[in-house]
Amino acid sequence: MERRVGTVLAQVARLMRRAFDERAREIGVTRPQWQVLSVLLRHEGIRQGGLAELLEVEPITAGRMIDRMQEAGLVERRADPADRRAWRLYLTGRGRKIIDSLQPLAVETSEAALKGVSDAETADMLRTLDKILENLTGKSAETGSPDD
Amino acid sequence: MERRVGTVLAQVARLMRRAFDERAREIGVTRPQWQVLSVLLRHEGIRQGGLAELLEVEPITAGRMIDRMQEAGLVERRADPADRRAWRLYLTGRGRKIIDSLQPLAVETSEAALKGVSDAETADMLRTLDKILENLTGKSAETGSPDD
DNA sequence: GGTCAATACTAAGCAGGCCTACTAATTCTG
DNA sequence: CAGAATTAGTAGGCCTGCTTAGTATTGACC
Repeated sequence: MERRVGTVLAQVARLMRRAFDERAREIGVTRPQWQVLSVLLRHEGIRQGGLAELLEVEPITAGRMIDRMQEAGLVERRADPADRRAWRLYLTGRGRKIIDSLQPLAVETSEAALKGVSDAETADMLRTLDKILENLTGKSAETGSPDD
Repeated sequence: MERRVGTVLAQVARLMRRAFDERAREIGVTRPQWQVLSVLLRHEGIRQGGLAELLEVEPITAGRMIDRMQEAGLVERRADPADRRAWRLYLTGRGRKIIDSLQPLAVETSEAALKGVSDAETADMLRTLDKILENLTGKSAETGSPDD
């Protein structure tokens, strides 16, 4: 019975990613890439390690993603003037434009997924998920932040 | 704001998978592989397409997974006597043994993730997730089934 | 100031998702 | 029965995630 949580969570997450990617395919951006763009929008000049931390992924994962997104002209790596090991990340004009066109798709995907689910239920679920997130990361989830 | 759902869901799902895999690493089985073993335990002789459908995954994904699991000696492909295009899937003795050792790890992972979350909250969340699942798949989730 | 640990990132290689395109077999239809 | 459409599975190729190594730089400490 305990298993249900992880299984269902994984399933729902995968299907939502699929639903989003389906809509965003012609734009040529995936869900995780859109996540990166969103973070960059609010944290331009962040380093790869910082990005990885915000996304809760390993640095190498973020690095590879940046490789592809740089190649696609969505983001830009600039040398950190103060630390020659590090890169600072910036959106390109193209990246900035694309992010705007993705927002409605995200809303659309969410709405389709949450059809028939009340705001209260959604809020309850998010509250529970945040608790789980805290358990898994050790950090406290910034539920109140209008930023994330 | 609508974005939060997909984002948080993806994050939690990934972190739970990571937590499980961490524990199961020495056994050499991943979370999705354990999922396959579980399905096979209850549906021995199923065909790859059926497995894919139960897992809500594309046939090619299931096929590749079976490739690796067959190589690892966890499952077995037998020709379908009635349809020469198809494979029937069976657990090996090794697969059957391993599934037993994974159960406690799954429970452990769930308990760690759900620390401080009440049964009622968990149940509410699952109910909401099932609704979302219905929206995403078109099917109705068999909430009552003790099987899945 | 020199060594040594920590930090930022990369390389290689694997698993699990996907899409598109293909083969082989089955089934439907005329 | 012949031919077409459907079905079962595979091949190639991409993205996202990971682990386990590595490199280069920085920083701390003697």
